[in-house]
Amino acid sequence: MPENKVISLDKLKVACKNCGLADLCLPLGLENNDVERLDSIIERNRPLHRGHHLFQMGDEFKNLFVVKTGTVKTYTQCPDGGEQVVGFHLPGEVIGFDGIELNKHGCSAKALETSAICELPFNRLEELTAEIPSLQHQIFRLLSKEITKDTSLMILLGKSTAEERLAAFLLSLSSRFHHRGFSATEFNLSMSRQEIGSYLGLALETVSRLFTHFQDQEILHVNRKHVEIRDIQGLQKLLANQTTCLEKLRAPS
Amino acid sequence: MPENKVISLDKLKVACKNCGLADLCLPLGLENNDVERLDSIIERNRPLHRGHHLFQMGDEFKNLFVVKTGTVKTYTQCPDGGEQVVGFHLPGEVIGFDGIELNKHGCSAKALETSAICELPFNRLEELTAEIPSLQHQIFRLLSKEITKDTSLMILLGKSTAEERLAAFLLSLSSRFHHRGFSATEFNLSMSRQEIGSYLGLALETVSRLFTHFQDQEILHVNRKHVEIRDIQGLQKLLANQTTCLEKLRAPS
DNA sequence: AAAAAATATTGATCCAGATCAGTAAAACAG
DNA sequence: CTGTTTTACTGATCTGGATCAATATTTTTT
Repeated sequence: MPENKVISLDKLKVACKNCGLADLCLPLGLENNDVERLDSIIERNRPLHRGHHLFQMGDEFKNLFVVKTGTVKTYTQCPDGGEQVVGFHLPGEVIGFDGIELNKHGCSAKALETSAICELPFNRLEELTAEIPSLQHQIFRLLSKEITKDTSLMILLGKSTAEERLAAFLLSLSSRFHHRGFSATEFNLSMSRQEIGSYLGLALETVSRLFTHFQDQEILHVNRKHVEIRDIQGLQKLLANQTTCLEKLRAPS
Repeated sequence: MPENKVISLDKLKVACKNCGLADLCLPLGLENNDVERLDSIIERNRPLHRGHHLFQMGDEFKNLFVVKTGTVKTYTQCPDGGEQVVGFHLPGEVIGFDGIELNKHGCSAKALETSAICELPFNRLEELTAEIPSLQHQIFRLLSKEITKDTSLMILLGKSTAEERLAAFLLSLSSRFHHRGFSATEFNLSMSRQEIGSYLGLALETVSRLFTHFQDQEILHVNRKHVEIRDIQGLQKLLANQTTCLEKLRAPS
């Protein structure tokens, strides 16, 4: 049982609003009391600086992590030294689900820029989910979402062209930023061309060329890390043929 | 609450042994009483014949399904008519996790051969998991496993050659058959070259050629659907360079 | 058993994107 | 501010696997 940290509900709202857990608990109407209990097990850490690890592959799995601000990449190390990026995590996104099965983290997580992270002890979360059915359902949903997300990416990697992959990537970033209250059309990439390429299964040169190409077509304006989407429908049209259909089932959340 | 179907424990063992749920509940030591409760919500259906659907994309999500015998493929339909295979499901494997998030199935599931299926009403499962902590943990683990599996496939599709993909596919089938008490070195493919290609992001011609190629190298003996692995270490060596490291974290379960 | 349809094999050609290579522009260190 | 390192861009070339095409084999239908 969590000790009874006393926290006023007003403070709680400040603590969880615009935090990843808002997506997790608030939309499906937890009781105030339940929100407080959830909040009481969450730890908020000092900022994680660029290049520092949240965890490394093989570390014991103890916590889920939620990005509050900044960006975190997850990646695996290959025997030949190269690294393979498996995900980019923006504010509000949860990291670590892949550690539950074997009680070990299956990838490493590193900050791409100074980031603030919430820590969610999984064993205490499990105690809570057993007592709060709607929280249990939310966690199941989050895990399920992770699966559909991975499946979409699998399909993208399996049968799409380089152009389609980068378009899908940019649209994904756009909608995720937008969902968090940032601009959908103008943002900074916190990852390198190399990292984007690794994530999308492309050479970094191809990524670079595509940015130029999109710029020539007046779809984007790109300058290094800074991206402005000029013609979002143009980007969407690039995905029209082959898209995974999964997106179409998504309610406009 | 499930009605109290009376089932003797002996019968239960027959019912769940060698069933997918054995992987789900038995290994982590559910109480006999809990096994009985889990078993009481499971429905066993008439066989599903080749080509028939378990569910279609967009259908309301009500159940998880477990393959008892046979093979089921999951796939999405693309606007252009083509289908994209997202998974092959052997006996003991659970289907449908991707439906939890939006309460709709995100793909279609079709039998590749006559198959027997168990049906697991998800809302009743959620009631049970709230009451049986070790069952809750198992379900979390299963979902997490699905995520790591998808991640491995993502990496395979993103950065591996055709040869590596087919080798990984065959080794995956081999170990899954073996885990279920079948031969690890000799089995029948229930899916077509086309379907293998779709799953691995390759053209069917490439798959066909690779089978021939592996046969020339004395790694396999292939005749249409029938495969005999002659040199399993040779296959494994093909994956040595680039492998996802994820496998290495896996305890020999 | 013959005809039709689906599936698998094999060969020839082509191209998207990898790889190699060199330059330019930032970011960083002293 | 200057030299060094890292990251990004662009051009030239090469290649793995797609695509196109023809045939062979198996399965299904009648």
